[in-house]
Amino acid sequence: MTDRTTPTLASIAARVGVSVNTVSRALRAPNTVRPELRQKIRAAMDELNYVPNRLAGGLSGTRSDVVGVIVTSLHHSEFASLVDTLQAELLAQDLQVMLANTRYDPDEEVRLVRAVLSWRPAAIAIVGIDHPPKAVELLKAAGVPVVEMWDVDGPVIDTAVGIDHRAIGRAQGQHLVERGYRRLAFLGSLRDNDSRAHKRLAGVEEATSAAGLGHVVRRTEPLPGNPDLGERLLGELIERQSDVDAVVCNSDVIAYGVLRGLRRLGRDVPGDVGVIGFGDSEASSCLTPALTTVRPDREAIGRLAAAAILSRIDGGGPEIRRADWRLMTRETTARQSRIPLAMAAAIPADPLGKG
Amino acid sequence: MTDRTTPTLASIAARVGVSVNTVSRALRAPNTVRPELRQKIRAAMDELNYVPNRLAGGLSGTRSDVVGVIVTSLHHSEFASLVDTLQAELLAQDLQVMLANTRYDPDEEVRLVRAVLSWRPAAIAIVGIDHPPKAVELLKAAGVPVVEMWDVDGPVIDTAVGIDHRAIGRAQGQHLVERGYRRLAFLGSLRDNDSRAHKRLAGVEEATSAAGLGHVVRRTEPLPGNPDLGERLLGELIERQSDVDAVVCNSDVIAYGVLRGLRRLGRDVPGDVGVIGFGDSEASSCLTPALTTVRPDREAIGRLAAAAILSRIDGGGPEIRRADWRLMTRETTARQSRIPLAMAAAIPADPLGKG
DNA sequence: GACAAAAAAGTTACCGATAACTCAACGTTC
DNA sequence: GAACGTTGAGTTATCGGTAACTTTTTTGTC
Repeated sequence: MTDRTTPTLASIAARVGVSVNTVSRALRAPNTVRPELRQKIRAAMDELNYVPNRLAGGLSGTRSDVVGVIVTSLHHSEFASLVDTLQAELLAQDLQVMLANTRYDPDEEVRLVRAVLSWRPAAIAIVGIDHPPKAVELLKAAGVPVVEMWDVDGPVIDTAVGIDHRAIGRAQGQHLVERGYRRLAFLGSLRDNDSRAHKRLAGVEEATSAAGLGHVVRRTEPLPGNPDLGERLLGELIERQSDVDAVVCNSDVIAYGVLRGLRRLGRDVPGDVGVIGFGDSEASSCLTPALTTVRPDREAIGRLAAAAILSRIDGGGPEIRRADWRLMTRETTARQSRIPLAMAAAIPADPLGKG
Repeated sequence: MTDRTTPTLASIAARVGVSVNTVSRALRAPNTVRPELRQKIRAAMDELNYVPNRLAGGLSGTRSDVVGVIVTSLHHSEFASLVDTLQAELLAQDLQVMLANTRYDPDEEVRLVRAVLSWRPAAIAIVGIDHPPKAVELLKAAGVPVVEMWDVDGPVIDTAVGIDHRAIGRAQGQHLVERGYRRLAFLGSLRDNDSRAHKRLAGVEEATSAAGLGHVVRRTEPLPGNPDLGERLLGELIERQSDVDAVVCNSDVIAYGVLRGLRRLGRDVPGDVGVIGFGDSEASSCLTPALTTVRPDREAIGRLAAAAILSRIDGGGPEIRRADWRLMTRETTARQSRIPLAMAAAIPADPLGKG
């Protein structure tokens, strides 16, 4: 636009009349440069709108100040706020976030792992612990600290920070059983490679079978979750299994659509049907009836992940940390129990997710 | 982890027994290398888990394949889905997204513009058209295509894609006036440097003054928007101005809290008070009563922004494009009009946002 | 004022890729 | 079979910094 040449350290050096290295030092090790000279260098940089070239810096220097963050989704999801927290924490340590979004596509994941590694990041944070084999191989071979987020149960590459999804599923199932619901269904967006959701589902089944109830009916699709999908899946479910009396939704947005659908069908919530979500999105407490759901401590996950990254960069060892979560009991499951509590008591409870 | 040295082109070359350059060519210009040799090179790369070093590549080569994306927020916001769309579109063209989040902090914005420029990106996409002077200076001096998103009305650096926020405000105000609401309030999270929100507010005032109504009462805070803030601001508003009969919320999540608050206060919506939001978040159609709001065509903004970036990288000229938006008339403003429509007709309407 | 120690600035060798240039081998064509 | 174009591969310079090493200047002490 303005000059055809972007200013470099050399331009600054020439302008001030010192060597390139002195200019570099004025940035890297300011106290090795005479204050008045440093002042002149700063002024020249400001005047020329100098922006250091990290490509060169990174290639030459040993350290990197980028952290690659790989998420499975950003749209309508937990991960936006996770990335937000993570970025704020890392930025405070002068680490830059490079974000990539796989959109739940395993091939894309391999491609993005490669792309992110090609920037020689100081560390990588990635959602989930189930990755395509090639992605794991690349991550291991790169010798970069890897922090897996959101899930911790299973084989981990290096370090993991997350919540116990199976325990959450158990809590969801147990809660419904305690409230007297008997015929449970699981509804929502579900991808094969979303092992977190599969674990929650397994937890729900664990709870129902512990209570001696039948199978959990499923109605899922590998599409992005939103209310319309929720309402459609509910319609399809009711059509073939009209005696369902409780719906476990894989996310709150799905639950919103389910509630809308039930209202249209004239079913009373929580009287006829109970509904429980996952995520505690902001609207959930504002619905009528307010949605019972599970709130993972998102901020804690972000903070713990950032702390783990910093610790690993700093030479700390691998670790596994669990964040808390909470069952937010609200109105959509507020039915009086009709079964003796003794039965429900058989189900293992784990309200704090300490697994 | 495994080897202490990350493989480089030289490692591959040594292993296959060719020169470094041949290996480079096998990647950059495959058809200048004998197929069988190419095969061997590929095999070696795969075996050693070679990942090219973009720091080196970018420094040496002339082109860059990163696009910097700077947003003001990710948490509870439009921008998560904008980034999502943008990334999907750019990835299809082999462009990598580097994300930065200013959290509405102008100093942070300058710092992040600098940080992003230091990666020598092929282009920069940034939310808004109001930036700190230093940020504008840096962007202009860098000679990089800059695409400003979300807002288009005002001085633009280079290229902009967005919606007409003032027209949206007018439509919100006009709609409330038409439905017979007379004492309007504006509520929500509002930062000084969120010029989009200020434009919408100005639009609302334009509509009310055209209808001969009094000033729009404001109750705002520079905090992240969420339902709790909405409910609190509503409480404070009612306390000192109990005759307000319509609330324009700066975002849907604020509106959720306002609706919850009105319910607790025993005010009927839309009978006693009308509520309108902005954003059309997913829950909005699932609330009871369902929230009237404005839906910007987010996907279009993402697509247009990506197209603009590609066009600019490709040598196309700067341009300004507007995306559509729609007033989603639902139940929270479903009051019968009590004023002659003639009055309301005086207000300029612009339902398609073509400005 | 001489000398050693400390501080400040300059020199030089890379980091890992790419592009321009050069060179060798191999078919063609007349 | 000599001249020539093609194709495939090697050489070399370079991108913009940084770090290690060296040299010069300043400072402090006796």
